[in-house]
Amino acid sequence: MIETLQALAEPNRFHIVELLREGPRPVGDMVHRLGLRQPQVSKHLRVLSDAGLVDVRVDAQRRIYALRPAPLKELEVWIATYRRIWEGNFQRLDSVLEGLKAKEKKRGRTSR
Amino acid sequence: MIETLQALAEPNRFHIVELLREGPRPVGDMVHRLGLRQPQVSKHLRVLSDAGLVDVRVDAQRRIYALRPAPLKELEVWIATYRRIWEGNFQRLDSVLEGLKAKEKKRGRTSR
DNA sequence: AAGACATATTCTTTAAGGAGGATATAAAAG
DNA sequence: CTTTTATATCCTCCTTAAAGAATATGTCTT
Repeated sequence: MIETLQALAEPNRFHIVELLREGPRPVGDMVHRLGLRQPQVSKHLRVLSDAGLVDVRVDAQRRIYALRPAPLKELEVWIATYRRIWEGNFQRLDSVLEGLKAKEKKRGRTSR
Repeated sequence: MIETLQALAEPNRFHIVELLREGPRPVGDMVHRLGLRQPQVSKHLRVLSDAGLVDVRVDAQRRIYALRPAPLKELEVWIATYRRIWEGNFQRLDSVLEGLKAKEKKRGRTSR
């Protein structure tokens, strides 16, 4: 999960993922589209690959990279667990705060 | 979007967000739970705040931090656009590859 | 076999960001 | 007004990671 986020957090890698959304692509193609140099692209692809975000298929001299859905799926599931936060108004804030500091006696006003 | 990912990609910040899922909390509370020191927590909260992931509310000397749904929502929407990738099998790979290199004449076998 | 092409890897340099520690600010309590 | 509590900010150090350049590997073409 963290690894997925770290991989996506780099702008160039994010861009690569966006490119791959259209379909699998060889490295050279991405080099042209991204305006990066080949070694950089290969390196970023390595990170994405280690994070399980992409898959390689060898086609003669070239390597065809494709997106792997699993990590993105996992990320989506994680975010979905937050949905209750913006759907149910869970703002039972006061009870939480009261519980935190048991030593505080009264002091009725919340603000100052 | 990138900023959201960068903010979440740091393990401690990710942890903070997880904590805040249970509800708003003052800094000191997180300091205890995370086992980090107060300046670090404040610094991470700063990053999260700049990314729009959290919101502050002043209560006397303490600051109550709460999650802000917007960025997570946005992230979820982004990921959702990828769903067609793992739902529809978009693997019209061959057409893509053929289109890429127009100079390649024939060479019928795909693999090697 | 020789040369061209596609990609990966290694090494070095450099910049970003996190940790530690000290300190500043502001409000509350006595 | 002095002290304590809560939090933010500043500065330095150190680690991580990205960029650049050169080179290695492997495959195709002729």
